[in-house]
Amino acid sequence: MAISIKISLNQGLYQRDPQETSLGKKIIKHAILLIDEIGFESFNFKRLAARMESTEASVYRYFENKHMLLLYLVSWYWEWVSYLIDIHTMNIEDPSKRLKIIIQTFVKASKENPAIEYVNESILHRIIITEGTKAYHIKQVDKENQEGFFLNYKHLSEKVAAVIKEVNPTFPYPRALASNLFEMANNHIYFAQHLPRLTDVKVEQDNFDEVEKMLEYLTFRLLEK
Amino acid sequence: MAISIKISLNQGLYQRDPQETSLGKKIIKHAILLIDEIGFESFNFKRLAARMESTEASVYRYFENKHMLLLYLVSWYWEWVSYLIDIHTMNIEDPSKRLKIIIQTFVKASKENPAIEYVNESILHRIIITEGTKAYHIKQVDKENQEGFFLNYKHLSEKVAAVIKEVNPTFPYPRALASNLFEMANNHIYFAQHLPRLTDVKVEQDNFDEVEKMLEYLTFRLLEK
DNA sequence: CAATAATGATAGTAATGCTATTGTTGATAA
DNA sequence: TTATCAACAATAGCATTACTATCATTATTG
Repeated sequence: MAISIKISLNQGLYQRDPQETSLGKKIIKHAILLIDEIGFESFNFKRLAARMESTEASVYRYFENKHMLLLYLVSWYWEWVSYLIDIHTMNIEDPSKRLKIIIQTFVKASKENPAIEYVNESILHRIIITEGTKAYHIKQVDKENQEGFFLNYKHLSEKVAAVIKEVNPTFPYPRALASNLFEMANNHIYFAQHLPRLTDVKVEQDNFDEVEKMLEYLTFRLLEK
Repeated sequence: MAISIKISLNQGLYQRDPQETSLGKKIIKHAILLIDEIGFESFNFKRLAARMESTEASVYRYFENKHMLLLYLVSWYWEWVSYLIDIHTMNIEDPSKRLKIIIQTFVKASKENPAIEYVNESILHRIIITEGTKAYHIKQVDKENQEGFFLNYKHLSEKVAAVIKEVNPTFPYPRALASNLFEMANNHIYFAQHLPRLTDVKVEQDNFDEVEKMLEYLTFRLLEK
C-alpha cells in the first residue's frame, strides 16, 4: 500500500493544480527530469511538451511560465523537507537531537523513501541544489512575496529557528542560522562537486556525510553556552 | 589625479577586453545600470545597445552572450573585493583584526571610494547580491571551471581562508567559512530587504551594520579557542 | 597617407515565449 | 443513450530573443 501525501502549496503558483490530474503529474515528473538533464536556462515548455508527448499549450494551462514551474518545484521541496522534519522529530524530546535530525534532513532529504511516485525526490534535490535560489533571486521578488509565494521557505525556516531557540534561547540569530543551514547544505554539496576549493568537505557519489558533519559542528559550536 | 586600477581577469571571459576601449567601458557601465534596473532575466544585448546608443552586433564583439557578461561583472567584483582587502589589511599585524576588516569589506565594499569611473561599485554590489550566484549555478559549470572562469572567487576565498587559519589554526573548515561569509553577507542583505523573515538583521537604506555585526559574532564564536 | 582595425547600420534566421482557434476525446448528467 | 462539458491535442501565428553575416564608415596606427 502506498502512503499518499498531499503537499499543499499556494494556489497562485499554478494555473491549474498539477496534483489533481494525471497530465499535471506528468508535467511535474518530466519537468524534474528535464531540468536536471539540460539545466534551467535551456529548459522550456516546448521541449518539456515534446519529452512528455503532449503540447506546449497544455503545459501553459498548468503553469504561467517556467519561472512559476520552478517556484512550484522549489516550494514543493521546502514543504516536503518540512514534512520530513515533522515526522522524524515527532517523538524526540531533546531539542539538540531534533536539531541534528533537521540538519540530517537538509543534507539527506533525497535519501528518503520516495513519497510520491511522480516526484523523483533525489533528482529534485539536485535541482534544488543547482537551481533553487533562482526561484527567489528575481526582480519581481517583492511582488511575489506579497502574494505569499515564499511562505513555504519561511515556514520551514521558522520551524528550524524555533528548535534553535530551544537549544539556546540566548542565541541572537536563530532565523539567520536556520536559513543559512539550509543554504549551506545545498551550497557545499554543490561546491564539493563542482568548485571544491570553495569548501573543505568532500562528497563522493551520493555520500554527503561530511557536509552533515560540518553543519553539525558549526551549529553546535555556535549554540554551546 | 585619479588613481587608476586595472583589474586583471581571465581572458576567456570576453571576446575583446572591455577595459581597453571606450566602447568596452561604456558596455560595462551601462550593463551594470541596466541589469540593476530590469533584472538579469529581462536584460539582453539589444536593450543594452539601445540604452548606450550603440548596436547589438557591437556588444557581441565584446561578450559571447549575457551569461559571460554577468560572469565578467561578478569576476570583476571578486577581484575588486580582493584588492580592497589587500590594501586595507596591508599594515595590520593582528589576524583577528584583519578578519574583521575582511568581513567589513564583504558587507560594505560598495561604500568605498569609487575606484573606476565607468564602474558604479555601489550598483554593482546590488547586482552581485541579487544575480551573483547565477554566474556559477549553471549546467556548464564544470567546463567553465576547467577554463578557469571562477579563479577570482577561489583566490578571494583562499585569501580569507588563510587569515581564518591564522586566527585559529585548528579550525577545521576555513575554506567553507570563507566562502560562506561572502555568500552570507550577500544573502542576508537580500533577505533583510526582501524576505525579512529569513533573517534576524535589519537593513535600512544602505546601512548594513547589523549584517556586519552578525557575521563578526558568528565568525569569532566559531574561531574562539 | 595608406592600411587596417573598430564600429555602425542593416538584414536575416532559427529559436523562444507565448496566445488563439478549432477539433477531439472521455466523463458526467439528464 | 445522447447531450453537454471540460480537458486536452493539433495547429497556427506572432512578437521577441539570440544570435550571425555583410557591408559601409570612421578611427587608429605605422
